[in-house]
Amino acid sequence: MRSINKRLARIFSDMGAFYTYSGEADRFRAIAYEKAARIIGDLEEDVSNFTEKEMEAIEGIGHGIATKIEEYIATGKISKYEELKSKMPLDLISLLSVKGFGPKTVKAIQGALKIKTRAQLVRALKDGRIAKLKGFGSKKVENMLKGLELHDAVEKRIPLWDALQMSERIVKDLQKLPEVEKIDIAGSIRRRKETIGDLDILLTCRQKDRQKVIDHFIGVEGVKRVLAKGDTKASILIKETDQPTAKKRMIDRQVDLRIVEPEEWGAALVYFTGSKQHNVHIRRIAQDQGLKVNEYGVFKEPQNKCIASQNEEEVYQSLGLQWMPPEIREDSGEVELALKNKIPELIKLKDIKGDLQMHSTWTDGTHSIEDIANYVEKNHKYDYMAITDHSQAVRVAGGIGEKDLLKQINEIRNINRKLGRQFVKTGVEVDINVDGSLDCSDELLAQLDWVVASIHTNFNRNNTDRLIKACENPYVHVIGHPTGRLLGTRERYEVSMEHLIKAARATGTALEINAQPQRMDLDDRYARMASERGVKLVISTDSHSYDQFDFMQLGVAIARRAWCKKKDILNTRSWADLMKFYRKKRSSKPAISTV
DNA sequence: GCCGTTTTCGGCCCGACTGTTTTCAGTCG
Repeated sequence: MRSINKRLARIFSDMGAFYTYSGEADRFRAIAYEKAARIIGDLEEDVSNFTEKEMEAIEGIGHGIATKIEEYIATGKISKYEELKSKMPLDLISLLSVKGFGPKTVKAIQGALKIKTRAQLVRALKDGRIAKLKGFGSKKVENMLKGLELHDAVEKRIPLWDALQMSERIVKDLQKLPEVEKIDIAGSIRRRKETIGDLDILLTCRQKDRQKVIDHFIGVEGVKRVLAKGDTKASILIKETDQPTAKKRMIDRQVDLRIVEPEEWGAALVYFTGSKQHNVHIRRIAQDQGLKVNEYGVFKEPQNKCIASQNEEEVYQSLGLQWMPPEIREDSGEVELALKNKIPELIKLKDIKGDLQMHSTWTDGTHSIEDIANYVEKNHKYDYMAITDHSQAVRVAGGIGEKDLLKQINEIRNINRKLGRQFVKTGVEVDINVDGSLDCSDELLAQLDWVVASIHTNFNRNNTDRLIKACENPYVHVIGHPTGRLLGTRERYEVSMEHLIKAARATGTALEINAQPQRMDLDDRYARMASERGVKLVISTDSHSYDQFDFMQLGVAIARRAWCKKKDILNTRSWADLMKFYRKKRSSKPAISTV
């Protein structure tokens, strides 16, 4: 289990906050702890499998932190952390994540008024004591109170799909202005992170038109508050009502707009796409070469001559780097490969040849199989699609029994006859029972073109054995949404990804990247882990209605963030090649593995 | 705290906006 990594990441992140709070002298110590927290949190393997030496070999982990990890593994505690914690006003430190509350501010208040808790602080803000302090004033106090008020609403991250819809709406609105030249969505949306905090929009216009564009921006539909407004930059808080994934939950979002000159576009796009760690890394590389990178370009010291800025390729090239797709700009190895010109060619949406999980009116889908087939044929250039309605155990979704499935096979044959090609594949999303057996007989599964096996019940147990047993069934092509998580709603169930990946590889079973916005399951990290270990993946939309077929772009985005190439994804292959892959599985009768 | 093809000490990315200042500190991304 990776939970020890999570616990350690949490501790180091807290230690980072402690040191941030404690002041300028510890600033870089704080950064080091925050960096370590991120590294350990992202680590695929359990830290307890590492020796101290191996840990120190990881960039960003040195002797000090490795020793603390060892101490935690041995004793379940880190004495330095306990010591710091006992001395810190914890309640106040939690305020550092609130807008307007930095370490200096909190410390100044705490020092001057001997305040220990958040509640005392709020009182002091309201009764005017803080406004009287040196360096404070009524505006600052007002902003701090606003920060507190908005903190809960804005803190939650929203699913990528919702963020895409929101930002596209704003971009379209801004595009109505003839003054706007280039415009693009940057930030974590451009990197296609699975959840999004703020929305970042970048545009170019002529200098004289900036004010007009900014004025238009702060007046777009749904603006609740203007957080900042300058010559080249503005931030608004927007209230979004139409968030399908969030089920109409109203969530305020901060939207940042930045305006640059047309010739600065490439540098600005790099800068505002990030990630922060990626930017820091490329700036270090620039420094080593006597160069400086900012949002305006790459500059050669000492004359400060701009040597690149127009487009991203040029900016990266001027630093000796190959261009990198936004999805992998997370400082997780991409910069090192770009230096060697070895960035892989990632999978693209147009590589996808078919969709292999969807539901019809036979169970919980909205449309008949024939309608879906016609829709998909018309709107997506696929060579095949598989109908995978639920098996009978999934009662909430109206799962169907074997008799109905046989009838469905006949219906699909008739539809294909009408279409004049074998476009629609027969299939099922068969439920994996608690004991790992399947909710359909092998005899029936053998007659189907495509079998997805998924868990929909009894989440509250370790499901590793259950999923491995499903992999061992010779008729199972792919494990559907392998971790079962629902973003913001349901935690993933317990499963050892390492063991599942091993079993998937040994049995020739694929794992699914389920592209439903609230699933995105496998996520990018596990997808990368699986494909690096030779497991093939399938990207499916799990569509229940027409519009959901567009989710394929989300699945492809995860695969790209997972560094997947076309060859790693099975449904980039022709149907014949896909079947070749599985003939091996059915003929080899894989040995039963043990956990 | 981490790190090192000049360094085991002395660096550690860079600029916009706000509010409180009379020239800049704090916060943010």
